Amino acid sequence: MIDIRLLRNQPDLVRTAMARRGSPELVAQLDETLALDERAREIVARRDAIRAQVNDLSKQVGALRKAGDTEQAEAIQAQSRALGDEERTLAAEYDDVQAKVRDLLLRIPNLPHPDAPDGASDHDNPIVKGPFGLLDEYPEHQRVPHWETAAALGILDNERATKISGAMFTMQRGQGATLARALCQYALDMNADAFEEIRPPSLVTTATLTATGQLPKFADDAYAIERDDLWAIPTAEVPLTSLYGGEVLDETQLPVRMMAYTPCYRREAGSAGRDTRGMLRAHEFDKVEILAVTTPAQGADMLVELRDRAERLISGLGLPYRIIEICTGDMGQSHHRSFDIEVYAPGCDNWLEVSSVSWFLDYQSRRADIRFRTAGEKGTQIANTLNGSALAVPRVWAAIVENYRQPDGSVTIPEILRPYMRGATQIPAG
RNA sequence: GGAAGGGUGCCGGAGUGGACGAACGGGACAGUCUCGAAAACUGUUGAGGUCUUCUGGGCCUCCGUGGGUUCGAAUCCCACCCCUUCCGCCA
Repeated sequence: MIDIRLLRNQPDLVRTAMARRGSPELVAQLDETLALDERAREIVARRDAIRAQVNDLSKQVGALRKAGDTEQAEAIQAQSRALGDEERTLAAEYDDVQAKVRDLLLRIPNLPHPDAPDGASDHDNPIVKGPFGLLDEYPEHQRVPHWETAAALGILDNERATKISGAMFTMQRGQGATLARALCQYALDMNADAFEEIRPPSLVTTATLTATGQLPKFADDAYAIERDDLWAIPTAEVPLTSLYGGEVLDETQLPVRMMAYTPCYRREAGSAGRDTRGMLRAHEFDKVEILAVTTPAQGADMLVELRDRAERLISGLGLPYRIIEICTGDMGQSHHRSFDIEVYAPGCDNWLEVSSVSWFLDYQSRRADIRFRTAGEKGTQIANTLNGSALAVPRVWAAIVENYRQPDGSVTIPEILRPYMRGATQIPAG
C-alpha cells in the first residue's frame, strides 16, 4: 500500500498518479481515505489524552494504597473508572475508523514510475526491445498450433487432465512432461550464480496473500482452502515476498536475491472460456520466479538486472521475442514499473506473454512489513521488492513446440535444453 | 489428534497485580587508558503511532496473537497461533 503520509502531505501528487492509471473513481477514494484518516487521528488524540489521565490516576491509587489512604484511593478509582467508559467508546470508534482507512488504503494502487509510459490499455504498451529472431515469413510446418502437434506427438493429454480435475487443467506426458521439468531446471541453473534457490510452501495464510496485493481485492482469482484458512499461491512471488515479512534486515544484507520453482494456482475467474485449448491458460502451471529485496536506491538497477535475466533465458532458447513496457493504464495494482517479455508463437500466430518483471517500490514491503536498518542511523526504512518470472513453463513450452516443429511433425529440442532432456535432440513424430 | 512444558528487547535470561520499556549477563557502539590493540573502567544502545512553540520535547501503544477482569496487566482469566518433548498417525 502507499504511504498514508504521502497522501496526507502531497495529495495532489497521489491524485495525479491515480489519474495516470486512468481510474477517476480512485480520486474519490483518495478523498474518502483522507477524510477518514483525519477523523481517526482526531479520535486517537482524544483517546490517548484519556489514557494519559487514567495512567496518572492509577499511579496515584497505587501510591495512596501503599500509604494506607483507602478512602482517597477509592475516590480516585471511581474517577478513573468513569474515564474508562469514555476511553472504551473512543477506542472502539478509532478501531473502526482505522480499519476502514486500512481497507481503503489496501485497495489503492501503487504510484506509477515517472518514466512509465502513459496509456489506457494493453494496446498502448510500447515495444522497448526487439523483436528479435522473428522470421519475415513462417513456413507451413510451423503454422500448426501446439495443441495439434502435441496431440500428434502424444505429449499433451488435456482430455484426461479434465477428467481428473475439470476444465482448464493440463497434463503433459512423456517427453512433454520432461520438457516442462527441463525448462524449470534450466531457469534455476541460469540464475544460480546470484540467486538463492528456495522451495517455499505452496499454501499460505491470508496475511501472506494480503502482503503481495492479491487480497483483499482479488480474492476471486485465488483458490481458498477455507477449512484451514489457507490459499493456494498464484505465484512464488507470494511466499518469497513474505519470507522476510515482519523482519528488520541489515542494510548490508541487501539486495537479497531469491528464486523458486513452484506450481502456481489461478482460478482465472475473469477469463473462463478464453484460451481453453493447449497450454496457454490453466488453473495450475509451473513457474520459476526470481525476486529481490532491495533498498530504495537499488531498485532501479535491480529492475534492469531481473529483466536482463529473464531475457537471457528466452534468447537462450532461440525463441523470437520482444520486450514491451506496461503502460499506466495496464499496470497491475502493486506495480510501480513493469516490463513483459513476449514470445512469438507462429502456430497460434500470437505474441505470448511469457514473463513479467516488476518493481513494487515499498508497496508490498509496507504491507509485508519488510524493513532494513542502516548502521549508525536511528530507526528503520521500508525496503523495496521486485520480481520477475524467470520462466513460466506452459507458454514457453507451447512456443517451443510451435517454433521448433519440423516438416515431418517432430519437434527439435533447443540445444541448451538437451542436457536436461536426457540428451534427447528431438521429440520424434509417431 | 492426545499429554506435558514453553513463547519477554540484538542474544541469553529474570520478572505471578502498582514507579516495568522491563533486573542481570552477553553482544554492539562511543569514550578513558595505550605507540596501537587486548583487558579493565565509564557511558550509550528497541520499534511504531500521534501532537508539537521541532535539529528538541509531550503523549499513546507494543513482553506470541486476539479478547476479558481491574483504578492499574509482562504478571490473573478465556480463545487461538507457534515452538520443544513424549504418544498416536504417516510419505
